[in-house]
Amino acid sequence: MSAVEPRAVVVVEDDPTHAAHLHNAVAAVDGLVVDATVGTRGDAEALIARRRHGPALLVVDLHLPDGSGLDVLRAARRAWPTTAVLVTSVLSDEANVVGALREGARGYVLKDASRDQLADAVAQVLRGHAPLSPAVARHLIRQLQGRAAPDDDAPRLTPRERDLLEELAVGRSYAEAAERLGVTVSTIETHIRNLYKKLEAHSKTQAIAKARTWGIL
Amino acid sequence: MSAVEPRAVVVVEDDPTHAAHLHNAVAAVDGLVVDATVGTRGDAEALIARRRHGPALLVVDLHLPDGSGLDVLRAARRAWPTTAVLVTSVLSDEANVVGALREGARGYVLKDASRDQLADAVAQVLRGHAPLSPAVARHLIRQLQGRAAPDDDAPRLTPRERDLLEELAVGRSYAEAAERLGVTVSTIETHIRNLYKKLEAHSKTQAIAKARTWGIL
DNA sequence: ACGGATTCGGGAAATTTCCTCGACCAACGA
DNA sequence: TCGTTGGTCGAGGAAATTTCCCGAATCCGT
Repeated sequence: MSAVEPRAVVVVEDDPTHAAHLHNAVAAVDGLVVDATVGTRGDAEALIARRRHGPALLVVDLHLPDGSGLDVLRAARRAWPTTAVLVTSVLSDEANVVGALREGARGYVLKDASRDQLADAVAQVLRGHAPLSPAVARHLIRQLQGRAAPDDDAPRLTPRERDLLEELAVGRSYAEAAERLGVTVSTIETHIRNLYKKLEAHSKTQAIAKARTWGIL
Repeated sequence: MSAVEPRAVVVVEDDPTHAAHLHNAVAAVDGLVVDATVGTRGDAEALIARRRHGPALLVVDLHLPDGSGLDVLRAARRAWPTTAVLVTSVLSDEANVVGALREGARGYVLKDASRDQLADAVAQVLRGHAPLSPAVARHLIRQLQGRAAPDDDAPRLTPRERDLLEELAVGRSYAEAAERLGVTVSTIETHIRNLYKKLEAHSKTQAIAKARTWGIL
């Protein structure tokens, strides 16, 4: 049984103890091999700039001697879009958690995790899941519950304007929207201009983007 | 050492096998005792209406013979504001996950969890944390990022194309995007045309709309 | 009678879309 | 090493669409 192509893992961790801990966890997962370990933000960014092809998995610590792992995460996400990223950190404050997940981290586990828990997290991430430590998930849920409100001071649109906005949001042209709404293109243009005034926009895409931030759509 | 006052747990689960599984998990946590188990939404709501004081923890299955556990969750949150709720389910679709957490569930674990994992989840919830199964957390993160599900068969975009798509998605014109990306409008047009081919789109808004359905963006 | 919503048009300018072409560089295979 | 491919960058010209002026009609509710 020749082994299947082993999948590469890059580790960014300055503390040797935790780095070893991570190595153990990765080794416990079948078909994975750590092919690089760096301990600083600078080294990590150099590595990312140098490597054309990203590893299957990047494990990154948020607290690095010369900066934040968030920067490493950001750079990695740009250079290696298909690489999964697992964040490990002692930190579990809301800013870091939400920041990391917004930047595209797929998992976030705290450093008090056991070797087995870490190995499980690694495996889950590669399976497309999202392992989060319970203390981390708390912030995420809070975030979710806090954001339900369509803004009160949002511009009030007429029903017809809303119809049109929905047509445009799914990518239709004036002509297509006109046909679907049963009016002429001239009418569409009039509505559009009123819409732009209300949304302070100057193009279809801008109107759609602003409508999203206002909670309309 | 006289035992501290044991804390009560109520279980809502129709499947006897899983109910027993949950009982085992609860029993494995110190100081907990299951003091009621019901198997239907109706019985659960009756129990909630009858009991003045809620238990420390409510464990509820989402799939019940006579309705959704979401309704039980909602009723429990109203009647027992201080009771922690842990959801267990075979379901991990976005609507149920986001719905449950929005309604105030503090944890959400899938039914394929082992006894130890369940026991850990129970303990975490009572400790104020939020245990989420990795497949569940994935939806939550997506929600945070405001994105749809990333499809596997989505067109593969280059990093630069991604950059451009993001610029356009927030409503910027070619000229604005060109300036922000440090290239000329001609270059933007080239990228756009490649983007359109990949996304099978013929306009900015259509490209953005399609990118959203494909989970890019 | 008035304002607001909806409908329609002309004309002109700005932007976007499409086409073809060429260049450089990094990665990859023979 | 050489040739190929793919990503990024750039241009000119033509066509289509969108954006912005203007004005004007109908309907509806207050």
